Amino acid sequence: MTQGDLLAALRDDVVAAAPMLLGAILVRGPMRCKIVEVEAYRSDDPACHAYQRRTPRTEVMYGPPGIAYVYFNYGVHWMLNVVAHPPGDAAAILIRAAQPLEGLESMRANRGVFKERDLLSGPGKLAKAYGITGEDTGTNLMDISQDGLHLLAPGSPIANVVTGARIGIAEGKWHDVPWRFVDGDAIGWVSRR
DNA sequence: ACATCGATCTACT
DNA sequence: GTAGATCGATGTA
Repeated sequence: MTQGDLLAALRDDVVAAAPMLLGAILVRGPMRCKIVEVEAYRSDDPACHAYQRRTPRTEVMYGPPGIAYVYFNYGVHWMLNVVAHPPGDAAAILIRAAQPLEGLESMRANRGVFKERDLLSGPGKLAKAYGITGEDTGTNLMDISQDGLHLLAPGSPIANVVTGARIGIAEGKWHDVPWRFVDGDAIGWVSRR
């Protein structure tokens, strides 16, 4: 899969593109990790921040695909999302967990914890390990020519994709939508089992 | 202006 | 397994 393939998928359909992010490499400075857990959010779904309202916070979600949308939650945590769908149609993919590959010492320094399994096993943890904040909103994650935060498309799709209900969504119709995608061969690195 | 609510994490039992 | 922390964005007035 090329960068172009992944970008095209992001523009086309957020639910189809989300599992294609599994196995992608998130790069920043010396740090590299393999994405193992993601969730899709679409504008017709109440759990989506861009549901029925366009606000300053979510403005970037209405732009082109492949751009970073970072928001602050619970007064404590930053969350990294990849914008999907064409301009005017808001959608995003939350990066929830990843397996550390390189630059573990930088991640440990940023996180203040040592255990490898605890470095990136949750959306807030991942953002903290990578030093991701609201200032990273707007970064073009698919542009590998820029030196900062970016994504490398996986060589080939993940063989064993496990789907399920998204985490932290209230019970109801939209809770049951299977828009959480996990790399079934990397279960040990996800946020919850 | 002010009250409410989280796409969570950590520490502690 | 679960309570508590913590604060920006949003909704209502």
